[in-house]
Amino acid sequence: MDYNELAELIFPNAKEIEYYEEKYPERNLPEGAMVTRFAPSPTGFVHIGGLFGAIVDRKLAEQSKGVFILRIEDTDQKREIENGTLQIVNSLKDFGINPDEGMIGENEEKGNYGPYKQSQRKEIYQAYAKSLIKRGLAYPCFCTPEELEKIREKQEAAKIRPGYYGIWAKYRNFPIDEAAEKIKNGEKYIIRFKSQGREDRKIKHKDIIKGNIEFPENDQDIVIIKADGLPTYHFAHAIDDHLMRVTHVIRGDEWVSSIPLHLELFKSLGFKPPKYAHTATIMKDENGNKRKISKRKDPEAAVSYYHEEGIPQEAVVEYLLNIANSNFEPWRRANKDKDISEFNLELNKMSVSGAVFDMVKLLDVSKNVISKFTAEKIYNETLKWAERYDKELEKMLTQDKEYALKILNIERGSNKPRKDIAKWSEIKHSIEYMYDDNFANYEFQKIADKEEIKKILKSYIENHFNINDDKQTWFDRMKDLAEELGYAREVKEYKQNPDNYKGHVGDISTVIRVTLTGRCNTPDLYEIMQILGADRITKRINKILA
RNA sequence: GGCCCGUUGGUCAAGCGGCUAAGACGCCACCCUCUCAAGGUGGAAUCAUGGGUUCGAUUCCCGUACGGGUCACCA
Repeated sequence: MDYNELAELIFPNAKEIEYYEEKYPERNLPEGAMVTRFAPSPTGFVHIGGLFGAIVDRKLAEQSKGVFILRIEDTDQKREIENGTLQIVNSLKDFGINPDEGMIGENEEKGNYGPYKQSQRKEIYQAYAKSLIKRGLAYPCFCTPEELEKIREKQEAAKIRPGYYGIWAKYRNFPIDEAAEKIKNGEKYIIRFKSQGREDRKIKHKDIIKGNIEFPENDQDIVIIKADGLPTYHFAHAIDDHLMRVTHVIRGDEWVSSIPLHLELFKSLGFKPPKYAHTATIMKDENGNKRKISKRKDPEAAVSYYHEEGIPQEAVVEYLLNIANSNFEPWRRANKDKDISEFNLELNKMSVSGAVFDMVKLLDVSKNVISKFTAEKIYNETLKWAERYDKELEKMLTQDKEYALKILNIERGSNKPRKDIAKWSEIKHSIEYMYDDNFANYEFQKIADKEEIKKILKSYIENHFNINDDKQTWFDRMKDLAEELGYAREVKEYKQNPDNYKGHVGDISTVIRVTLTGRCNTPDLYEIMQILGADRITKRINKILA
């Protein structure tokens, strides 16, 4: 028996690889076009690091007029969750990321290089595995997990490099006839790659982000087809990225150590390897120590967290873009109204080492992002959020949309917009006093004397208030009131001669502010009063007077 | 432990042999101001460490320390 017959015995139905090479031809794209892909496993929510990578993939493809593919790596059926693909598709969509090719639903896909779910590409992997067997570059291995475990123990005891390689690779040079015999007898086996590498030789590789790296060649006979007939990541990566004609593989740097393996795989399969860009991991600061941000411990690791908190997706994207290329921030400052798509992302400007995720900074970015939104947009987004997470807020917003819009529009739309909202979950607190049902809490500050407060309010409502006053008049009359009661018209005057006055106009306005809003600090009081209207104002003042 | 990679203020970072070592977030102070947010001005705060190379090292080389990644029929 020879390699050919062995291959036929193992994969009798596999097609010739030429079939696939023809079926998935080179892409006809403009010079410099990048074909990128985001290839997550459907094992749960999308991780912030995954989103980070997807943003980079999406942008690079877009910028270069290339193709961005969403491929699902579901070769580990044990870890899979229900509707995992849909969840990924939707999460990405939430952040404005849509693939040009690949999965667009749990089972729907688009593009000519599919299927885009690895579990449906089984026959493709087997065809290539078969071709490798024929060429003596792959072989069946009959080791049981227990046996493998024993080998490893021996290696560890002897303090030598663990793994399935060289003399430890029990079935590497197993006679073909005996192997065939075992297979015919129904013995369980997997397919391993027959590495031609040598540990004492070095290979050099240039990573777009990490630069030049040198490591020993791979000499491990890794598993390429598992007992269930599905490929391992490494094998699938080589086949898929070749057949999908991916030009740039952008992935987390936990993969750098498999570069020697991957390069050897591409070589043995006769494929041209893609360019690699290994991105630094997003870290978390824990008591001064950096560690990889984790799904387990850190809620902010899941992109659903931002959704729940009501942090707009634009803010998250901008923050991540800033981590990717730190020149994004100056660009944004110089191009306040431009769309993100106009920013040119560069792989070689990405950081080599991992950045600590900075929530405070994200929130600052978010404040700026939201400050540029229209009241209408804020209304819609907040309502969408409230419908799901805050029924009370939803009620406030929907009982009178026009009223809500006016409130949300306070100090907005000018070239110096208000920047005090970082997430939708903060909206309730910032608008609730505008609603009678939610209006409460009085805490007068500097002027706390009840009689004095009444005096101020009484004179204000009787002599100095007219809802039709324009802003200047409104404020002048506030000053008149201050003067009338022995307070300075101007704060400066008061500061110069504090002994001549009981206080200043700011103290007066604070009494009115607290009376009308229950808060010491609010946005522009004139605008608030205009929106509240004369009725509410009178009612709220009378409530204190009573 | 082996193999890779990294280390500039609290955080994100610019820097690519010669600079008073940018900028942003945060912090502090002051200004503006009816309060707050914003804005303005200023401030504190950084090249892990020891050796080289060099007229000169944050920048180049080596060691040390620390941090990270990886060593699966998981991706």
